[in-house]
Amino acid sequence: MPRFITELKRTHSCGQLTKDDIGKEVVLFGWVNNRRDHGGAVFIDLRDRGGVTQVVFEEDVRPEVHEVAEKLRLEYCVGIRGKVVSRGSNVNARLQTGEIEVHGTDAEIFNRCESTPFPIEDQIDTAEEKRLQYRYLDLRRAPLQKTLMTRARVNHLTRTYFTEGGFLELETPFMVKYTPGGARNFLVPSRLNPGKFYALAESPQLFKQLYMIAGFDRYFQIVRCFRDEDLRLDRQPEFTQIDVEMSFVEQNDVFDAIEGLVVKLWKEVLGVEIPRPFRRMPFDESMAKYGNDKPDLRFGMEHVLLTDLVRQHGGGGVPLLAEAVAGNGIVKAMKVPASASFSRTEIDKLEEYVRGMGSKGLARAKVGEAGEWTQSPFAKSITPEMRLAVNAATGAQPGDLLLFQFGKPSIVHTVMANLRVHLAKRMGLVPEYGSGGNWNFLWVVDPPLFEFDEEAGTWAAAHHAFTRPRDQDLPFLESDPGRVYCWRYDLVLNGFEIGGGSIRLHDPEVQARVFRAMGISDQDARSKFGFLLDALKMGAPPHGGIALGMDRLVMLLTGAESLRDVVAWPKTQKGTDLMTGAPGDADAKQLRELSVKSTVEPSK
RNA sequence: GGGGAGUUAGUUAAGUCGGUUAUAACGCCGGCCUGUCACGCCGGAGGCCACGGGUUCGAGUCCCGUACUCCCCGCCA
Repeated sequence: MPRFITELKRTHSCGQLTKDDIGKEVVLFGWVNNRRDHGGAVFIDLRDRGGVTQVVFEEDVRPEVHEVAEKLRLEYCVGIRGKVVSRGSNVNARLQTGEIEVHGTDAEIFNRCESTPFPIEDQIDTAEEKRLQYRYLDLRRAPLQKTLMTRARVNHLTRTYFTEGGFLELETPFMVKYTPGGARNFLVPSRLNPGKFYALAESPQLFKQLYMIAGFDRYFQIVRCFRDEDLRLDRQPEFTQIDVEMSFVEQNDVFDAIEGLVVKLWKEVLGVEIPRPFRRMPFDESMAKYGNDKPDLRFGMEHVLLTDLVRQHGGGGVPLLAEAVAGNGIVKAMKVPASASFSRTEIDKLEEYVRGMGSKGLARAKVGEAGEWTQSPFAKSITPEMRLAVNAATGAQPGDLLLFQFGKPSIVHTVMANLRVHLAKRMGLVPEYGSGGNWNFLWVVDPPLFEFDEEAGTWAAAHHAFTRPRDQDLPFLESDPGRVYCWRYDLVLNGFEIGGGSIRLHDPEVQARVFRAMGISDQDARSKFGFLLDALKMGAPPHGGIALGMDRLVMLLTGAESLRDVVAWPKTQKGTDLMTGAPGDADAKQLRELSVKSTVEPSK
């Protein structure tokens, strides 16, 4: 028999052959996806990343090859040679290559395979824990292969798009100096500098600005970022950004560049035309109607802010609402249409759900024929005027259900935002996962420059300290920081923040005022960001940029259920790698070299 | 740090009111089979019921704790 690999080179992939190839002699390499042994004939579905091809080995044609074929089992890695033959009318419509099959004339087993811990099939129910432990097997499955191939395509399209647009792909260091504020950094001890640490870059932010100051005009990078924060469905400790920075631009220029990329990706990957320009919504409107800055616009159920109404009605006969408003709290309501028909038990479950987010409860009211309220803690005491005003404000019709949250704004917004999405999924307005074919891109714009840090009692940068304030708000920097808005923007898709950026502060004088408003002394600013402050004084160009969450983009493009499904080697919610066992122990010698001492007793 | 869900053959699940030998499907092993493609037929192996305590005559089942996985809040400029 001829030797595969050295003498017989692969001629095709397993997803490639069509009836045009009938009569050709081919060599395929791959894995046994399925076998059907009929004694005198063995059918093998051979799989590689291109697809699946049926190979037949017949005893009375080549007995010695049939003998090899009989030994084949699932996931054996094999090479085969054979002739492409028409399947006539006996086509398999489920296979891309279903019109043909290969009659095997040679076969070699490269490697056998033990029983796999879970089936290598498209649809499996195996616990994710097991899949992560044997990730290399999970990645053999076609859905994950497709996802990673899409990811590779997004990488390629992005590079082409920006390169053709005159952007330079420039690199930035991962090991950087720790800068306070923002995400928690991973720290790397410096062996050569005992007691000192690098931080792993949470983003290339400062370096891409310095590229602008260095005169590179237009930069992009597909870059890994590191953040030591708790994980979520859409958050991994290391993730990839499509990072962009441009000189001599205003907000609209950045939007143009990014919309162009996004439209291209959706067109090339999904064949979907996304209309431009994308919708824009002020940050304040998003908070009021949706409770966060990443609204899912595929459905309605907007929040109604009742704070002023309650104030006008002097509490409207409801002491709890009066107290909330008096204590700087807010009151929000959401109308759930009668058609949703939630049972008492279901609403009680919703109450459990909101308590888990720090809410004290879930006040509700069922609206009757005459606008009266039942099943409501407010029903008895609320004044008729207030009740009618709430009905009018929310547009409540008989049979509708009103849900309320009141008190501390951050909790009210969070609870109502999550409740809105939760209910929409229960009501089938949006699928549990995936887009459902709706792509509601949105720019959330005009956020406040500062947010009040309730614990510290000071104003803190809502984004980073280098975002440019609106010119017309500059007079209020000192007198009323809360009403200073800025050139910051987030790109949102179906409830996910897929990008964010800003026009940067390039004026050293305004920069100094912003630091002062944040309670950061000149010395502090110098010690933390001295290099950037110096750079801004050296002819820094007006500039701005954005970073897109590449993993999230691919997750939404492919309809994946979590970020873990679009990251080849992801971490669990506790940040561990179930395959390698990372993070692991360091031995005493390593620690000594690094001048690091653990305060944790090693577990045995 | 807080709230919620889960953990039973290799995999996915069932397991009643606490009671004899813990079921099934798929996978695996052996045999038969030349047109299957969810191949079919016959036979077989496979279990520290996550871990540690407790209650009980008796625990997969009840109670407490721990670990791990997932979802959410906090956190993520």
